[in-house]
Amino acid sequence: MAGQRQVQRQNGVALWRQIADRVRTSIDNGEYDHSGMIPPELVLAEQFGVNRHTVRSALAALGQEGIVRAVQGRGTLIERRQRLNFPISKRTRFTAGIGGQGRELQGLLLSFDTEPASETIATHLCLATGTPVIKLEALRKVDGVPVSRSTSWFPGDRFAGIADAYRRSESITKAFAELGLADYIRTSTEISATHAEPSEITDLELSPGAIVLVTKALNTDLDGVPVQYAITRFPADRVHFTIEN
Amino acid sequence: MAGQRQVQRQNGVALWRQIADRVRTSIDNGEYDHSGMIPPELVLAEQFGVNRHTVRSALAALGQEGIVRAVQGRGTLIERRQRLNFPISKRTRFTAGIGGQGRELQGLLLSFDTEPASETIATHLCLATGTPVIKLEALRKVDGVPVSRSTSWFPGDRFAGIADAYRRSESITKAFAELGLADYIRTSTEISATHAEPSEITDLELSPGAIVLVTKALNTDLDGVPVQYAITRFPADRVHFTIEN
DNA sequence: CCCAATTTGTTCGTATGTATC
DNA sequence: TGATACATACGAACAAATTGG
Repeated sequence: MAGQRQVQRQNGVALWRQIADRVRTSIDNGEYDHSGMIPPELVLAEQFGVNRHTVRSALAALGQEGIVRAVQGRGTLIERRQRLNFPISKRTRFTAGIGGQGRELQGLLLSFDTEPASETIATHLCLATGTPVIKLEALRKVDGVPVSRSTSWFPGDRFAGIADAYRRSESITKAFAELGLADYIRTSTEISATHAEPSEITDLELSPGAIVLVTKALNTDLDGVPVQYAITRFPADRVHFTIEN
Repeated sequence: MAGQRQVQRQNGVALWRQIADRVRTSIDNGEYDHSGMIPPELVLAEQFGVNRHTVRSALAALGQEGIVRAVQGRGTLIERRQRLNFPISKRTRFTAGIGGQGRELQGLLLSFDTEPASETIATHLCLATGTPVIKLEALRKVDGVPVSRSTSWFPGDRFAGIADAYRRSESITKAFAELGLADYIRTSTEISATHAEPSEITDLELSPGAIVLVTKALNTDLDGVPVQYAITRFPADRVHFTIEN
């Protein structure tokens, strides 16, 4: 049975990292739930067909992420196992969607600026290229853990004070309401996945090589007029999406 | 400006692999479309803040994947760029969704079996644990390139001949129709992302460390009775999803 | 309280891979 | 093309902590 879960060598990804990724996935999938701890280092080494040192490197990385904690003589305990559910629908709201899961939310304004719309942004917001748009960068945390980093664009004339409103309310929905937009609709969402870039690793407090889920979303008012285009990055080991039809 | 896109060292992922991943993403995003080729090695080396040898290793890997082709004296040409769009809605259909993009589709039956429903599967299909279900493994290709690998479960009594019907028609929709189910609805979809496991690397023809998008989906008939639960894995550098509300 | 088994922690050494110059 | 520095991976051995008889 040994070697069944073997990892691959010399592919530019260190063995300890491949093992860390696999163990993290197993923890997320609840495969070790019965005991609350992961198998002994020697057992994992046997399963993956590597030396115990290599497994230890992997577990050290997971320990650094706060996912496991090793206790001498006992074993390696699972510290944190959380994958937030983020529902996507016509009424997609970050605060309401995550907040319902009994967590403490934060929405931090990282930066904002007014700039002329690029061709891409103008197309999405149905504006002429070069029209002033407000670009807003925000970081969201749940229970103190970063769960998303977004870059949003708003029509500049209509939502002039949105950055300030967002800073105070920490919610896009509330900021919109302050500016007279009582309701809006998620018109389309595109989902992809990629490796985290250095800036995301910093902002989202990820370990290098981590995976981010990327959404590109368009929100419109009830008349179908675009009010926000947003690109948001979620750490894939902390978040998943659900779509209910 | 140099160093803006810098990569990170000593994190279990070799620099050449990080660069290969980033360049592959850039190609997929069409960032080099104007010229049809990627920047010279020395320019990339400058951008990423690494030695030219390291860039060469990255491009060699991309060449091995058939994504770029280096021509002495000219530069490195983009050979293949494809990221399929997979729409998710109440009427999600693989064949119709991808087929509309003018591609050649294949649906290969890898294996099938009848087994007693596990607790998880029984819950999703609204059956009693242990009820016979049909488990069906399939691989889908577009223009000969693997784009998904799925494991599906069907209520055993109602869809006894589905494996055979799928083998002939290469389509779940057609197989359902053969068995008297004219229409069905995608009730819920869960989306997450993770690293590809060795078996997926083989089946989907991926390189190790690749990212897979994972969907867990429930299809029901028009009365809301579950007809299929499926876990499907898509290579993240070949596919993305869109949700229209 | 002691003992044995289990499990993590640490320290040698050696070989190979990665990256720069 | 070497030369150099560091990261990765393996192997063997031993130390320290925990558990259960």
